[in-house]
Amino acid sequence: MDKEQTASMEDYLEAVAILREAGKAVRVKQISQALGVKMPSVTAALRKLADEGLVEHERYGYVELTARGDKAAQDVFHRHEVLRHFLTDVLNIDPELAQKDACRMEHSISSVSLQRLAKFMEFVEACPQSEPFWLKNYSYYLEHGELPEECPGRGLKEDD
Amino acid sequence: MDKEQTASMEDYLEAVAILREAGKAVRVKQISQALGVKMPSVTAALRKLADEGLVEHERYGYVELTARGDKAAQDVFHRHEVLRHFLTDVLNIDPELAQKDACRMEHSISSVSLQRLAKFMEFVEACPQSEPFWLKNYSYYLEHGELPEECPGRGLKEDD
DNA sequence: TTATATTGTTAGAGATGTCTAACATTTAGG
DNA sequence: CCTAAATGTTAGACATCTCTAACAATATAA
Repeated sequence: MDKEQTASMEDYLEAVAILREAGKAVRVKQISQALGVKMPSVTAALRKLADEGLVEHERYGYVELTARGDKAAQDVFHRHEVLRHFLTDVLNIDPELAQKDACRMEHSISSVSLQRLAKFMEFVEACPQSEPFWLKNYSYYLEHGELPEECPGRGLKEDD
Repeated sequence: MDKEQTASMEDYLEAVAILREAGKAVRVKQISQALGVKMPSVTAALRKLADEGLVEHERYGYVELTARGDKAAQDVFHRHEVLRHFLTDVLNIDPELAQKDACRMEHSISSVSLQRLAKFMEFVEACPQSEPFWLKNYSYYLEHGELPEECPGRGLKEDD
């Protein structure tokens, strides 16, 4: 039903949703600044998205998402957030880089894989941090290059 | 030193490397079939890559990677493999989908994040499967929607 | 209210990467 | 050898997305 969007169009939708949620009135200039493109690029993108019924944009006026546009934008944003959390909370990536990487990877992960990753993150958050938690073992491994004492059977390789 | 490649050009480099390693003599037709594009697209791509000194391609002849081209191709392939393993071994994604997703995500992950992910996978493989391993807990969580008995402190949320 | 600054749009060019159609080369059979 | 099939290339069109330059509308403020 909903046409697949290109990475660029997804970026525009996401930017509108984020600006919207930040309470600002969404204008071409802001989208332009948020995405680091010039205003004519924004105008062109908005016309395209409007043609597909995803945004509403009256000339020289404000930009709004339609119900369908908002749904698409939220979907992109969800992908972004799951990826970002994985990068920061599990892989210990610097928040700024995680932000950038999530921005690019959000366009290439399939919905199935994303759902699995979301489940994985749920699991990570659900398993309490206070306990001898595998994530701590991973941190140790990252830092020291070998598994900590507590990791059972470390170093052994049995193949039966 | 080495110019950043687009996703398309990375795909061509990777395809040449893979065909090469499969022992086949690399020709335009095969790259075309491997990537699902028509032959003129391959010709154009090869000319571009040849201009940058990444491949050698004599008219109507075989295609070869230069040392630099091979390095670039191996780098892409490494990203592909790390991602694919993460998707299959950790997230339990179907191999075919993992293959496709890795094919697209390999172009958007940064080298830093990839390195971290590789470390993470090393950790996963190093921690033995025979023990009460967190990955098993994750599988249980995936299947049943809640943590298994052995997962300490499951369900509790303490914030101090 | 009228000049000016800000914001937005249109028009047109350029980069990338794909395709089809037509032409060229190489390979394989008769 | 010479023709036919397979393979490869060139030329040119098209889609996407970006930009600059020029023009238009709106908002600000004297």
